[in-house]
Amino acid sequence: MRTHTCGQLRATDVGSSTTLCGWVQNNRDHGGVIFIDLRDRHGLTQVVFDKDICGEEGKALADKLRGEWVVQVTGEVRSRGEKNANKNLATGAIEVFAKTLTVLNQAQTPPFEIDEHAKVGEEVRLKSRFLDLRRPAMQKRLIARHKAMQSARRFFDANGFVEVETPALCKYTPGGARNFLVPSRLHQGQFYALAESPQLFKQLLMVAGYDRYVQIAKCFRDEDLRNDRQPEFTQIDLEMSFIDMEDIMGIGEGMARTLWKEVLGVDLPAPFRRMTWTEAMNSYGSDKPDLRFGMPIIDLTDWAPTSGFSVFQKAVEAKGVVRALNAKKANELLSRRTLDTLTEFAKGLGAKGLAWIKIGADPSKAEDWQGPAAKNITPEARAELARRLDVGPGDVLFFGADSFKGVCTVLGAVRVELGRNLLKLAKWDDWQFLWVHSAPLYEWSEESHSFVANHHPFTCPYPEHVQFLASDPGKVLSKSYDMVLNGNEIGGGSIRIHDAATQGAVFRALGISEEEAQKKFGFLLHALSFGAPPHGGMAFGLDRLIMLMTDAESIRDVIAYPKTQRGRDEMLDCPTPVSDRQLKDLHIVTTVQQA
RNA sequence: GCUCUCAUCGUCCAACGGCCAGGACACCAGAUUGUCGAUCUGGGAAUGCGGGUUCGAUCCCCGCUGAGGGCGCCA
Repeated sequence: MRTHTCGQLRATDVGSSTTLCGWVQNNRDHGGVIFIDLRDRHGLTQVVFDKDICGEEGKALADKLRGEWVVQVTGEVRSRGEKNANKNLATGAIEVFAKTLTVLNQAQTPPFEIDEHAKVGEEVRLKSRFLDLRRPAMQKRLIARHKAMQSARRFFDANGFVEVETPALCKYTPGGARNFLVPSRLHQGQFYALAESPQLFKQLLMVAGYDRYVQIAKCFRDEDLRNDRQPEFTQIDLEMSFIDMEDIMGIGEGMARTLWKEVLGVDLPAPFRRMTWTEAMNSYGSDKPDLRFGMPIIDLTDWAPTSGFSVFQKAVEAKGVVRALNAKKANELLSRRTLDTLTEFAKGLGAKGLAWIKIGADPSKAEDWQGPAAKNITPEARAELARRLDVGPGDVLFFGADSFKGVCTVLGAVRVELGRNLLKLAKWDDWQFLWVHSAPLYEWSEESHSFVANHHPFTCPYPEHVQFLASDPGKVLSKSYDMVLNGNEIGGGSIRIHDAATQGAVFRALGISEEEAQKKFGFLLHALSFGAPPHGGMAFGLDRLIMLMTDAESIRDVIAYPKTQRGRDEMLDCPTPVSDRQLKDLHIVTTVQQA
């Protein structure tokens, strides 16, 4: 139907005949001559209708064209000349003088403009996603996603990985993310679960001897949604045998470097920076620190009792911590009003308040220390504080006094809010990659008053920490690693346990009995007893990777058909109720009265 | 489960509790031979739903629905 795309013709094609197909982007009627911008995903080409060439009939038909009509145009490629060339268009050196015009399909006026410049709300875009996907910005992101997937597959193939598909329909496993359940028609009252990840299948592939496995896998989690979380998302999932942490981190880095090179044309430095989980939490209040700016968090717990400020003193007496960060030279940028907003922000995260001090021109003068915490601090404590926080003229200090976890949450979030939004210290394409490794194997759960697995119960502890499993589980660190980019966890994994003795000790520390372990994970334990090789792996969040690579505002902008925050598909308008007949076939009764 | 923000023409925004709810783009009609986010003239087009306060509500209050951000959750 066409000889060229709308992004293809150049000055060298002048004089030749061409047939183009596409959507009418724009219609400029000058009376004697009509210009049409014809669009497809490859670009725009200007088509000219002149009655001397297309005839009175052709011109009359061109006059009827409206936005988004689908047309086929045959004509002659002519040079626009120096004066009329459009330098903003790849095809701007030429234009097509139409001889014949065929309307392939008419179109209703779209609910929003298919235009790069138009600002359109997301709800409207999602309702007519097929129109939204016509826009160049969305096409650019989906094509980047395609390139990244191809690039990743080539990388893993070249490194000896085998891509194996694993089931989406699998077994409900307790713990971890909530599963979507799928009722079985053939087995009354029984359910499959949609896979929240291929974790167990890939470990079994290692037992089966597949060495190096990779899969671009759909995963399903019935949890609440976020800016970077969808109920259905894609992982680049991998697992390797006869390796240790270094090997996996090497492959992970290699993949990231390949993607950035092949999709963005960017050379990433090697090797990536590394820090332990403990360092990350202590210095940045987060297990996924954004390193595009500094502002480290400084511990002041030993200073607090001498500070003279009772809020700090009481926090320490309650076995909490006192920490602070210094926003250098931020005084002018942070108005009193902004600081009030930031205080509300901190309260929203569970803080009782947010103590801050604005430093004036001369940090040695008491009157140049202003803010809710300033006047309570003794002169001696102030001098010590100035030394520890490297206080200079125009700085603004922020304090957190609470439990370790509470202070990390609040100061970690305040630091990011300052760096990204208030002080604008972060550029989207300043790629600060980082490995955060060796997280604690267990985390104390206030809810259940017991230790729970931080990652999953097959994560391997450091051999030298195994001795603490029974006596002091909180001290045990794991062979785990997360790849972090600009404050986002883009991938993570661990070395797995492959011997029964360690696995038993880990289960005991979690309070899982032999019997319970058999019931929940029997099939994996069974498989591990048949000669499981030492193995480990990781998984990347493909959607998040693409979101960061394309500077998208949310994960929804890199998914062709995403769900809203409440898990609805605005275009299909689902989920929906089903008929009584369907429910009957599935042996299901709902407790909800349908309208 | 909790919390915050938002909801006005097709779209994006505006409107001290009071005047015909205003503008831009889009759309429709007309004009126009070199535009390209064309231009000019004219036109049609809206306060999410349900209560309340008030002489009077787009505006204030309550509830609902929907969208978005966050906490919890996401081993």
